[in-house]
Amino acid sequence: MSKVRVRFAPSPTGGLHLGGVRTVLFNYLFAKKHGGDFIVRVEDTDQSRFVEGAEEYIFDCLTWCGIEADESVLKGGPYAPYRQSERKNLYKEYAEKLVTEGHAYYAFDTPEEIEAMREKRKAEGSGSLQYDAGVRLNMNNSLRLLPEETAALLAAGKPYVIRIKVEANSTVSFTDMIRGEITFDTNNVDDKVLLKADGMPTYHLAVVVDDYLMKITHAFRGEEWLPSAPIHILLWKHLFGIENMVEWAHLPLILKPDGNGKLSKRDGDRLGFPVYAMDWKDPKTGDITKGFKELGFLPEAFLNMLAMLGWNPGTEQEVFTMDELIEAFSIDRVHKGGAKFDFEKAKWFNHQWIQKLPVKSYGLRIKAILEEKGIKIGDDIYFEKVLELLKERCTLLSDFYEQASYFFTAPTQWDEAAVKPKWNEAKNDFFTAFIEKIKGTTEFNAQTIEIIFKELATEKN
RNA sequence: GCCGCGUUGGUCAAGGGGUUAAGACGCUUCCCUUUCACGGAAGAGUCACGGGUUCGAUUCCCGUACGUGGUACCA
Repeated sequence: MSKVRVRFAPSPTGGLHLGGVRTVLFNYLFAKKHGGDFIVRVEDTDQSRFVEGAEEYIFDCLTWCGIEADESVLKGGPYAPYRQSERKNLYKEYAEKLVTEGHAYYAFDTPEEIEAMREKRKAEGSGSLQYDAGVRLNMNNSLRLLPEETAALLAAGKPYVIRIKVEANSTVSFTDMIRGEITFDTNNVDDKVLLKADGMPTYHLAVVVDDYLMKITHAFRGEEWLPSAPIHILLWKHLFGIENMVEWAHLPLILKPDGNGKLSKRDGDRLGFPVYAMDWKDPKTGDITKGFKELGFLPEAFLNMLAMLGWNPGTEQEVFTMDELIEAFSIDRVHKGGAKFDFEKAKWFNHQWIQKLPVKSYGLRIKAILEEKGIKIGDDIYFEKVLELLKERCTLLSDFYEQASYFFTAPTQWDEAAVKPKWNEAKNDFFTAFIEKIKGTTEFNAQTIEIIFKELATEKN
Protein backbone atom coordinates (compact mmCIF):
# COMPACT_ATOMS: atom_id res chain seq x y z
CA MET A 1 0.00 0.00 0.00
CA SER A 2 1.27 3.44 -0.86
CA LYS A 3 2.17 6.01 1.73
CA VAL A 4 -0.77 7.69 3.39
CA ARG A 5 -1.24 11.27 2.24
CA VAL A 6 -4.06 13.49 3.40
CA ARG A 7 -4.86 17.09 2.83
CA PHE A 8 -6.64 19.98 4.41
CA ALA A 9 -8.02 22.23 1.70
CA PRO A 10 -9.41 25.49 3.03
CA SER A 11 -10.75 28.38 1.04
CA PRO A 12 -9.30 31.70 2.10
CA THR A 13 -12.64 33.35 2.66
CA GLY A 14 -12.52 34.32 6.33
CA GLY A 15 -11.95 33.06 9.84
CA LEU A 16 -11.12 29.45 10.59
CA HIS A 17 -14.12 27.77 12.08
CA LEU A 18 -14.26 25.11 14.78
CA GLY A 19 -15.38 22.56 12.23
CA GLY A 20 -12.46 23.47 10.01
CA VAL A 21 -9.98 22.93 12.81
CA ARG A 22 -11.54 19.59 13.60
CA THR A 23 -11.20 18.56 9.97
CA VAL A 24 -7.54 19.55 10.15
CA LEU A 25 -7.14 17.57 13.34
CA PHE A 26 -8.71 14.38 12.03
CA ASN A 27 -6.65 14.62 8.88
CA TYR A 28 -3.53 15.15 10.90
CA LEU A 29 -4.23 12.38 13.39
CA PHE A 30 -4.94 9.94 10.63
CA ALA A 31 -1.79 10.87 8.74
CA LYS A 32 0.47 10.69 11.77
CA LYS A 33 -1.12 7.49 12.98
CA HIS A 34 -0.18 5.87 9.70
CA GLY A 35 3.16 7.54 9.29
CA GLY A 36 1.83 9.61 6.42
CA ASP A 37 2.01 13.16 5.14
CA PHE A 38 -0.28 16.03 5.90
CA ILE A 39 -0.66 18.57 3.15
CA VAL A 40 -2.33 21.97 3.19
CA ARG A 41 -3.66 23.08 -0.16
CA VAL A 42 -5.34 26.42 -0.61
CA GLU A 43 -8.54 26.29 -2.65
CA ASP A 44 -8.88 29.83 -3.89
CA THR A 45 -10.81 29.21 -7.07
CA ASP A 46 -13.58 31.64 -6.27
CA GLN A 47 -12.11 35.04 -6.91
CA SER A 48 -15.26 36.81 -5.81
CA ARG A 49 -15.00 35.36 -2.33
CA PHE A 50 -11.30 35.85 -1.86
CA VAL A 51 -10.50 37.69 1.36
CA GLU A 52 -7.24 39.48 1.95
CA GLY A 53 -5.21 37.99 4.78
CA ALA A 54 -7.37 34.91 5.23
CA GLU A 55 -4.74 32.52 3.94
CA GLU A 56 -2.07 33.83 6.27
CA TYR A 57 -4.55 33.72 9.13
CA ILE A 58 -5.32 30.06 8.49
CA PHE A 59 -1.65 29.19 8.69
CA ASP A 60 -1.32 31.22 11.89
CA CYS A 61 -4.12 29.17 13.39
CA LEU A 62 -2.40 25.93 12.45
CA THR A 63 0.80 27.18 14.00
CA TRP A 64 -0.99 28.08 17.21
CA CYS A 65 -2.48 24.59 17.26
CA GLY A 66 0.95 23.10 16.85
CA ILE A 67 0.03 21.40 13.63
CA GLU A 68 2.63 21.58 10.98
CA ALA A 69 2.06 20.61 7.38
CA ASP A 70 4.55 18.41 5.59
CA GLU A 71 3.78 20.23 2.37
CA SER A 72 1.96 23.50 1.92
CA VAL A 73 1.85 26.87 0.25
CA LEU A 74 4.33 28.11 2.84
CA LYS A 75 6.55 25.10 3.03
CA GLY A 76 6.50 24.05 -0.59
CA GLY A 77 6.92 20.44 -1.60
CA PRO A 78 7.25 18.10 -4.56
CA TYR A 79 3.77 18.85 -5.88
CA ALA A 80 3.89 22.63 -5.81
CA PRO A 81 2.21 24.94 -6.36
CA TYR A 82 -0.24 24.28 -3.53
CA ARG A 83 -2.49 27.18 -4.34
CA GLN A 84 -5.15 26.32 -6.88
CA SER A 85 -5.24 29.73 -8.51
CA GLU A 86 -1.66 29.05 -9.56
CA ARG A 87 -2.66 25.75 -11.11
CA LYS A 88 -5.41 27.20 -13.25
CA ASN A 89 -4.20 25.94 -16.63
CA LEU A 90 -3.97 22.40 -15.46
CA TYR A 91 -7.65 22.06 -14.76
CA LYS A 92 -8.68 23.34 -18.13
CA GLU A 93 -6.76 20.57 -19.86
CA TYR A 94 -8.59 17.94 -17.88
CA ALA A 95 -11.93 19.59 -18.52
CA GLU A 96 -11.27 19.60 -22.22
CA LYS A 97 -10.15 16.03 -22.13
CA LEU A 98 -13.50 15.16 -20.62
CA VAL A 99 -15.28 17.01 -23.41
CA THR A 100 -13.28 15.17 -26.05
CA GLU A 101 -14.09 11.86 -24.48
CA GLY A 102 -17.78 12.64 -24.26
CA HIS A 103 -18.03 12.97 -20.49
CA ALA A 104 -18.52 16.72 -20.49
CA TYR A 105 -19.73 19.47 -22.77
CA TYR A 106 -19.60 23.19 -23.45
CA ALA A 107 -22.58 25.17 -22.24
CA PHE A 108 -23.33 28.71 -23.32
CA ASP A 109 -26.48 29.33 -21.34
CA THR A 110 -26.84 32.67 -19.65
CA PRO A 111 -27.96 32.80 -16.02
CA GLU A 112 -31.34 34.06 -17.26
CA GLU A 113 -31.75 31.09 -19.53
CA ILE A 114 -30.98 28.71 -16.71
CA GLU A 115 -33.39 30.52 -14.46
CA ALA A 116 -36.06 30.23 -17.17
CA MET A 117 -35.40 26.50 -17.44
CA ARG A 118 -35.91 26.14 -13.68
CA GLU A 119 -39.11 28.14 -13.77
CA LYS A 120 -40.37 25.98 -16.56
CA ARG A 121 -39.54 22.76 -14.76
CA LYS A 122 -41.23 24.06 -11.66
CA ALA A 123 -44.32 24.98 -13.67
CA GLU A 124 -44.36 21.52 -15.16
CA GLY A 125 -44.42 20.13 -11.66
CA SER A 126 -41.07 18.46 -11.95
CA GLY A 127 -39.59 17.31 -8.65
CA SER A 128 -36.20 18.36 -9.84
CA LEU A 129 -34.99 21.75 -11.01
CA GLN A 130 -31.59 20.55 -12.08
CA TYR A 131 -29.63 21.05 -15.26
CA ASP A 132 -29.49 17.37 -16.12
CA ALA A 133 -30.23 14.68 -18.69
CA GLY A 134 -33.90 15.66 -18.63
CA VAL A 135 -33.30 19.13 -20.02
CA ARG A 136 -29.84 19.39 -21.43
CA LEU A 137 -30.95 18.77 -24.99
CA ASN A 138 -33.14 21.84 -24.80
CA MET A 139 -30.32 24.04 -23.63
CA ASN A 140 -27.70 26.06 -25.36
CA ASN A 141 -24.80 23.64 -25.26
CA SER A 142 -22.54 21.54 -27.42
CA LEU A 143 -24.72 18.51 -26.96
CA ARG A 144 -27.63 20.12 -28.73
CA LEU A 145 -25.72 22.39 -31.10
CA LEU A 146 -24.13 21.15 -34.29
CA PRO A 147 -20.34 20.78 -33.96
CA GLU A 148 -19.79 23.69 -36.33
CA GLU A 149 -22.20 25.84 -34.34
CA THR A 150 -20.28 25.13 -31.17
CA ALA A 151 -17.01 25.81 -32.91
CA ALA A 152 -18.36 29.10 -34.18
CA LEU A 153 -19.51 30.20 -30.74
CA LEU A 154 -16.19 29.24 -29.24
CA ALA A 155 -14.32 31.06 -31.99
CA ALA A 156 -16.48 34.13 -31.47
CA GLY A 157 -15.42 34.21 -27.85
CA LYS A 158 -18.86 33.54 -26.46
CA PRO A 159 -18.54 32.86 -22.71
CA TYR A 160 -18.98 29.22 -21.80
CA VAL A 161 -18.67 26.77 -18.99
CA ILE A 162 -17.85 23.09 -19.15
CA ARG A 163 -20.38 20.81 -17.52
CA ILE A 164 -20.06 17.18 -16.62
CA LYS A 165 -22.44 14.92 -18.53
CA VAL A 166 -24.06 12.66 -15.97
CA GLU A 167 -25.71 9.64 -17.54
CA ALA A 168 -29.32 9.08 -16.60
CA ASN A 169 -30.74 5.90 -15.05
CA SER A 170 -27.59 4.69 -13.45
CA THR A 171 -26.16 4.47 -9.96
CA VAL A 172 -22.92 5.55 -8.35
CA SER A 173 -21.69 3.76 -5.25
CA PHE A 174 -18.74 4.12 -2.99
CA THR A 175 -17.63 3.13 0.48
CA ASP A 176 -17.28 5.90 2.97
CA MET A 177 -14.87 5.14 5.80
CA ILE A 178 -17.38 6.43 8.31
CA ARG A 179 -20.74 5.64 6.75
CA GLY A 180 -20.07 2.50 4.80
CA GLU A 181 -21.64 1.76 1.43
CA ILE A 182 -23.53 4.68 -0.10
CA THR A 183 -25.40 4.59 -3.38
CA PHE A 184 -26.75 7.47 -5.44
CA ASP A 185 -29.19 7.41 -8.31
CA THR A 186 -27.68 9.47 -11.13
CA ASN A 187 -31.10 10.85 -11.94
CA ASN A 188 -30.68 12.94 -8.83
CA VAL A 189 -27.27 14.21 -9.80
CA ASP A 190 -27.05 17.28 -12.01
CA ASP A 191 -24.60 18.30 -14.70
CA LYS A 192 -22.39 20.34 -12.42
CA VAL A 193 -20.20 23.07 -13.82
CA LEU A 194 -16.59 21.92 -13.89
CA LEU A 195 -14.91 24.89 -15.47
CA LYS A 196 -16.31 28.37 -14.96
CA ALA A 197 -16.58 31.12 -17.53
CA ASP A 198 -13.54 32.83 -16.05
CA GLY A 199 -11.46 29.73 -16.76
CA MET A 200 -11.21 28.71 -13.12
CA PRO A 201 -12.27 25.25 -12.11
CA THR A 202 -15.05 24.69 -9.61
CA TYR A 203 -14.31 22.80 -6.44
CA HIS A 204 -15.55 19.60 -8.06
CA LEU A 205 -12.94 19.48 -10.75
CA ALA A 206 -10.15 20.97 -8.71
CA VAL A 207 -10.33 18.54 -5.79
CA VAL A 208 -10.30 15.52 -7.99
CA VAL A 209 -7.47 16.71 -10.19
CA ASP A 210 -5.34 17.86 -7.29
CA ASP A 211 -6.01 14.87 -5.10
CA TYR A 212 -4.84 12.71 -7.95
CA LEU A 213 -1.84 14.81 -8.88
CA MET A 214 -0.77 15.23 -5.27
CA LYS A 215 -1.16 11.51 -4.67
CA ILE A 216 -3.68 11.95 -1.88
CA THR A 217 -4.84 8.61 -0.50
CA HIS A 218 -7.57 9.54 1.99
CA ALA A 219 -9.91 12.50 1.78
CA PHE A 220 -11.60 13.83 4.90
CA ARG A 221 -14.21 16.55 4.58
CA GLY A 222 -17.44 17.73 6.14
CA GLU A 223 -20.68 15.90 5.65
CA GLU A 224 -22.00 18.79 3.58
CA TRP A 225 -20.03 17.32 0.69
CA LEU A 226 -21.80 14.02 0.68
CA PRO A 227 -24.46 15.00 -1.87
CA SER A 228 -21.82 16.01 -4.40
CA ALA A 229 -19.69 12.93 -3.87
CA PRO A 230 -21.12 11.17 -6.95
CA ILE A 231 -19.76 13.97 -9.14
CA HIS A 232 -16.32 13.44 -7.70
CA ILE A 233 -16.54 9.71 -8.13
CA LEU A 234 -17.60 10.05 -11.75
CA LEU A 235 -14.71 12.40 -12.33
CA TRP A 236 -12.25 9.95 -10.83
CA LYS A 237 -13.68 7.23 -12.99
CA HIS A 238 -13.42 9.23 -16.22
CA LEU A 239 -10.10 10.88 -15.54
CA PHE A 240 -7.89 8.68 -13.41
CA GLY A 241 -9.59 5.35 -12.88
CA ILE A 242 -11.77 4.37 -9.97
CA GLU A 243 -9.06 2.04 -8.66
CA ASN A 244 -6.86 5.05 -8.00
CA MET A 245 -9.51 7.01 -6.17
CA VAL A 246 -8.97 8.37 -2.68
CA GLU A 247 -10.83 6.79 0.19
CA TRP A 248 -13.51 9.14 1.38
CA ALA A 249 -14.51 10.02 4.91
CA HIS A 250 -17.36 12.44 5.46
CA LEU A 251 -17.15 13.90 8.94
CA PRO A 252 -20.25 14.72 10.99
CA LEU A 253 -21.16 18.36 11.37
CA ILE A 254 -20.75 20.52 14.45
CA LEU A 255 -24.13 21.99 15.29
CA LYS A 256 -25.29 24.96 17.29
CA PRO A 257 -25.86 24.32 21.00
CA ASP A 258 -29.40 25.60 21.12
CA GLY A 259 -31.84 25.62 18.21
CA ASN A 260 -31.06 23.91 15.01
CA GLY A 261 -28.50 24.00 12.29
CA LYS A 262 -24.86 24.09 11.57
CA LEU A 263 -22.77 26.12 13.98
CA SER A 264 -21.95 29.50 12.53
CA LYS A 265 -20.04 32.59 13.50
CA ARG A 266 -23.30 34.35 14.30
CA ASP A 267 -24.16 31.76 16.94
CA GLY A 268 -20.97 32.57 18.75
CA ASP A 269 -21.78 36.26 18.76
CA ARG A 270 -25.29 35.54 19.88
CA LEU A 271 -24.50 33.02 22.62
CA GLY A 272 -21.25 34.52 23.79
CA PHE A 273 -18.59 32.04 22.85
CA PRO A 274 -16.01 31.90 20.10
CA VAL A 275 -16.40 29.92 16.91
CA TYR A 276 -13.07 30.79 15.32
CA ALA A 277 -9.72 29.45 16.44
CA MET A 278 -8.17 32.90 16.74
CA ASP A 279 -9.40 36.47 16.51
CA TRP A 280 -10.38 37.31 12.99
CA LYS A 281 -10.55 40.83 11.70
CA ASP A 282 -12.65 41.28 8.63
CA PRO A 283 -10.54 43.46 6.37
CA LYS A 284 -13.58 45.08 4.79
CA THR A 285 -15.71 45.93 7.79
CA GLY A 286 -12.95 45.97 10.37
CA ASP A 287 -15.13 43.82 12.63
CA ILE A 288 -13.29 41.51 14.97
CA THR A 289 -14.65 38.07 15.70
CA LYS A 290 -13.32 36.55 18.90
CA GLY A 291 -11.20 33.44 18.81
CA PHE A 292 -10.53 30.67 21.30
CA LYS A 293 -6.93 31.71 21.62
CA GLU A 294 -7.63 35.27 22.64
CA LEU A 295 -10.38 34.19 24.98
CA GLY A 296 -7.80 32.36 26.99
CA PHE A 297 -7.78 28.83 25.64
CA LEU A 298 -4.73 26.64 25.54
CA PRO A 299 -4.22 25.04 22.13
CA GLU A 300 -3.89 21.64 23.80
CA ALA A 301 -7.32 22.05 25.35
CA PHE A 302 -8.88 23.40 22.18
CA LEU A 303 -7.70 20.46 20.14
CA ASN A 304 -8.54 17.97 22.86
CA MET A 305 -12.08 19.30 23.04
CA LEU A 306 -12.47 19.17 19.28
CA ALA A 307 -11.18 15.63 19.10
CA MET A 308 -13.89 14.48 21.48
CA LEU A 309 -16.59 16.04 19.35
CA GLY A 310 -17.63 13.30 16.98
CA TRP A 311 -15.01 10.83 18.06
CA ASN A 312 -14.20 8.95 21.24
CA PRO A 313 -11.68 6.31 22.16
CA GLY A 314 -14.18 3.87 23.66
CA THR A 315 -12.51 4.22 27.04
CA GLU A 316 -13.17 6.65 29.84
CA GLN A 317 -10.17 8.77 29.05
CA GLU A 318 -11.07 12.28 28.01
CA VAL A 319 -7.91 14.29 28.43
CA PHE A 320 -5.45 13.53 25.68
CA THR A 321 -2.15 14.93 24.55
CA MET A 322 -1.58 15.11 20.83
CA ASP A 323 0.61 12.02 20.98
CA GLU A 324 -2.03 10.11 22.87
CA LEU A 325 -4.60 11.22 20.35
CA ILE A 326 -2.48 9.98 17.48
CA GLU A 327 -2.06 6.70 19.26
CA ALA A 328 -5.73 6.24 20.08
CA PHE A 329 -7.34 7.65 16.95
CA SER A 330 -9.25 5.36 14.69
CA ILE A 331 -11.61 6.28 11.94
CA ASP A 332 -14.21 3.68 12.76
CA ARG A 333 -14.88 5.33 16.10
CA VAL A 334 -15.95 8.52 14.40
CA HIS A 335 -19.65 9.20 14.84
CA LYS A 336 -22.09 9.46 12.00
CA GLY A 337 -24.41 11.99 13.58
CA GLY A 338 -23.65 15.66 14.13
CA ALA A 339 -22.75 16.93 17.59
CA LYS A 340 -23.97 20.06 19.29
CA PHE A 341 -21.19 22.24 20.51
CA ASP A 342 -21.07 22.76 24.28
CA PHE A 343 -19.01 25.68 25.47
CA GLU A 344 -19.20 24.59 29.11
CA LYS A 345 -17.48 21.35 28.25
CA ALA A 346 -14.92 23.24 26.21
CA LYS A 347 -14.08 25.31 29.29
CA TRP A 348 -13.80 22.19 31.37
CA PHE A 349 -11.15 20.88 29.01
CA ASN A 350 -9.27 24.14 29.33
CA HIS A 351 -9.40 23.92 33.11
CA GLN A 352 -8.01 20.41 32.93
CA TRP A 353 -5.15 21.55 30.73
CA ILE A 354 -4.29 24.54 32.88
CA GLN A 355 -3.82 22.08 35.75
CA LYS A 356 -1.95 19.55 33.66
CA LEU A 357 0.61 21.86 32.12
CA PRO A 358 3.36 23.57 34.11
CA VAL A 359 2.66 27.27 34.51
CA LYS A 360 5.80 28.23 32.73
CA SER A 361 4.45 26.80 29.50
CA TYR A 362 1.72 29.43 29.41
CA GLY A 363 3.06 32.02 31.86
CA LEU A 364 4.12 34.33 29.08
CA ARG A 365 0.61 34.59 27.80
CA ILE A 366 -0.67 35.46 31.26
CA LYS A 367 2.07 37.99 31.66
CA ALA A 368 0.96 39.62 28.45
CA ILE A 369 -2.63 39.70 29.66
CA LEU A 370 -1.62 41.33 32.94
CA GLU A 371 0.71 43.79 31.33
CA GLU A 372 -1.96 44.78 28.89
CA LYS A 373 -4.05 45.70 31.89
CA GLY A 374 -1.25 47.80 33.24
CA ILE A 375 0.28 45.36 35.69
CA LYS A 376 4.04 45.09 35.50
CA ILE A 377 5.64 41.81 36.41
CA GLY A 378 9.08 42.34 37.83
CA ASP A 379 9.88 39.12 39.59
CA ASP A 380 9.46 35.97 37.55
CA ILE A 381 9.94 33.56 40.43
CA TYR A 382 7.29 35.24 42.47
CA PHE A 383 5.10 35.42 39.38
CA GLU A 384 5.30 31.70 38.79
CA LYS A 385 4.63 30.97 42.43
CA VAL A 386 1.50 33.01 42.32
CA LEU A 387 0.34 31.33 39.12
CA GLU A 388 0.98 27.93 40.60
CA LEU A 389 -1.11 28.86 43.60
CA LEU A 390 -3.96 30.24 41.54
CA LYS A 391 -4.12 27.89 38.59
CA GLU A 392 -6.61 25.50 40.10
CA ARG A 393 -9.20 28.22 40.26
CA CYS A 394 -8.76 29.32 36.66
CA THR A 395 -10.69 28.05 33.70
CA LEU A 396 -9.51 30.53 31.10
CA LEU A 397 -6.12 32.19 30.99
CA SER A 398 -7.90 35.49 31.36
CA ASP A 399 -9.19 34.36 34.76
CA PHE A 400 -5.67 34.81 36.06
CA TYR A 401 -6.11 38.52 35.80
CA GLU A 402 -9.00 38.60 38.19
CA GLN A 403 -7.31 36.15 40.52
CA ALA A 404 -3.80 37.48 40.45
CA SER A 405 -4.02 41.20 40.03
CA TYR A 406 -4.05 41.89 43.77
CA PHE A 407 -0.84 40.02 44.20
CA PHE A 408 0.92 42.55 42.07
CA THR A 409 -0.92 45.74 42.72
CA ALA A 410 -2.04 45.70 46.31
CA PRO A 411 1.09 46.89 48.15
CA THR A 412 1.49 49.97 46.06
CA GLN A 413 -2.15 50.82 46.43
CA TRP A 414 -2.20 50.51 50.20
CA ASP A 415 0.88 52.48 50.76
CA GLU A 416 1.19 50.98 54.19
CA ALA A 417 4.44 51.67 55.89
CA ALA A 418 4.33 48.31 57.57
CA VAL A 419 3.82 46.36 54.39
CA LYS A 420 5.91 48.15 51.87
CA PRO A 421 9.34 47.53 53.34
CA LYS A 422 8.63 43.84 53.55
CA TRP A 423 7.50 43.78 49.98
CA ASN A 424 10.61 45.49 48.81
CA GLU A 425 13.18 43.85 51.01
CA ALA A 426 12.30 40.24 51.33
CA LYS A 427 9.68 39.63 48.75
CA ASN A 428 10.22 35.96 48.27
CA ASP A 429 10.41 34.97 51.90
CA PHE A 430 7.53 37.13 52.67
CA PHE A 431 5.41 35.57 50.00
CA THR A 432 6.37 32.07 50.83
CA ALA A 433 4.96 32.72 54.24
CA PHE A 434 2.04 34.49 52.72
CA ILE A 435 1.21 31.69 50.34
CA GLU A 436 1.53 29.17 53.12
CA LYS A 437 -0.89 31.12 55.17
CA ILE A 438 -3.61 31.48 52.61
CA LYS A 439 -3.30 28.11 50.99
CA GLY A 440 -6.59 26.61 49.99
CA THR A 441 -8.84 28.74 52.09
CA THR A 442 -8.96 32.31 51.05
CA GLU A 443 -10.65 34.27 48.38
CA PHE A 444 -8.11 36.50 46.80
CA ASN A 445 -9.72 39.84 46.91
CA ALA A 446 -8.09 43.05 47.96
CA GLN A 447 -9.56 42.99 51.39
CA THR A 448 -8.50 39.52 52.47
CA ILE A 449 -5.08 39.93 51.02
CA GLU A 450 -4.63 43.21 52.80
CA ILE A 451 -5.60 41.68 56.11
CA ILE A 452 -3.12 38.88 55.75
CA PHE A 453 -0.42 41.22 54.56
CA LYS A 454 -0.87 43.26 57.64
CA GLU A 455 -0.91 40.26 59.89
CA LEU A 456 2.30 38.99 58.42
CA ALA A 457 3.98 42.34 58.50
CA THR A 458 3.06 42.73 62.11
CA GLU A 459 4.22 39.25 63.04
CA LYS A 460 7.57 39.75 61.41
CA ASN A 461 8.18 43.06 63.10
C1' G B 1 -40.69 20.41 -3.10
C1' C B 2 -36.83 16.78 -4.47
C1' C B 3 -32.41 13.94 -2.93
C1' G B 4 -28.91 12.28 0.84
C1' C B 5 -27.36 11.49 5.85
C1' G B 6 -28.60 10.89 10.84
C1' U B 7 -31.46 9.92 15.83
C1' U B 8 -29.02 6.49 23.57
C1' G B 9 -30.39 11.69 29.61
C1' G B 10 -30.32 19.16 28.73
C1' U B 11 -25.12 18.33 26.10
C1' C B 12 -20.84 14.97 24.65
C1' A B 13 -21.30 9.85 24.67
C1' A B 14 -20.10 3.89 25.95
C1' G B 15 -22.85 -0.29 24.97
C1' G B 16 -25.58 -3.62 22.19
C1' G B 17 -31.01 -9.27 21.29
C1' G B 18 -31.82 -10.89 28.05
C1' U B 19 -27.36 -5.10 31.69
C1' U B 20 -29.12 -1.99 38.06
C1' A B 21 -28.09 1.11 30.07
C1' A B 22 -20.98 3.11 31.62
C1' G B 23 -18.46 7.72 32.02
C1' A B 24 -17.90 13.15 31.33
C1' C B 25 -20.08 18.31 31.12
C1' G B 26 -24.08 20.89 33.17
C1' C B 27 -27.81 20.84 37.15
C1' U B 28 -29.50 19.85 42.63
C1' U B 29 -28.08 18.70 47.68
C1' C B 30 -24.37 17.89 51.24
C1' C B 31 -19.05 18.12 53.03
C1' C B 32 -14.59 21.10 53.03
C1' U B 33 -14.02 26.45 53.42
C1' U B 34 -14.80 33.11 57.53
C1' U B 35 -16.84 34.22 51.72
C1' C B 36 -15.92 32.63 46.20
C1' A B 37 -13.57 29.11 43.35
C1' C B 38 -11.00 24.25 43.56
C1' G B 39 -11.75 19.51 45.65
C1' G B 40 -14.85 15.36 47.77
C1' A B 41 -19.72 12.70 48.34
C1' A B 42 -24.62 11.84 46.98
C1' G B 43 -28.79 12.70 43.65
C1' A B 44 -32.32 13.84 39.61
C1' G B 45 -32.47 12.79 34.45
C1' U B 46 -32.20 8.68 28.75
C1' C B 47 -32.66 4.27 24.51
C1' A B 48 -38.06 9.53 19.26
C1' C B 49 -42.78 6.92 17.83
C1' G B 50 -45.61 2.80 15.40
C1' G B 51 -45.45 -1.86 13.36
C1' G B 52 -42.92 -6.37 12.59
C1' U B 53 -38.83 -10.62 13.50
C1' U B 54 -37.98 -13.17 18.22
C1' C B 55 -39.21 -16.85 24.07
C1' G B 56 -37.31 -11.81 24.61
C1' A B 57 -35.90 -5.77 21.54
C1' U B 58 -32.98 0.12 23.41
C1' U B 59 -30.04 -3.23 20.21
C1' C B 60 -32.23 -6.48 13.84
C1' C B 61 -36.04 -5.05 9.65
C1' C B 62 -39.88 -1.68 7.72
C1' G B 63 -42.52 2.67 8.14
C1' U B 64 -43.51 7.52 10.52
C1' A B 65 -41.79 11.70 13.01
C1' C B 66 -37.98 14.86 13.95
C1' G B 67 -33.19 16.82 12.98
C1' U B 68 -29.53 17.98 9.51
C1' G B 69 -27.02 18.69 4.74
C1' G B 70 -27.39 19.46 -0.45
C1' U B 71 -30.32 21.20 -4.34
C1' A B 72 -24.95 27.87 -7.22
C1' C B 73 -20.30 29.55 -12.94
C1' C B 74 -19.50 28.92 -3.19
C1' A B 75 -16.50 26.01 -1.14
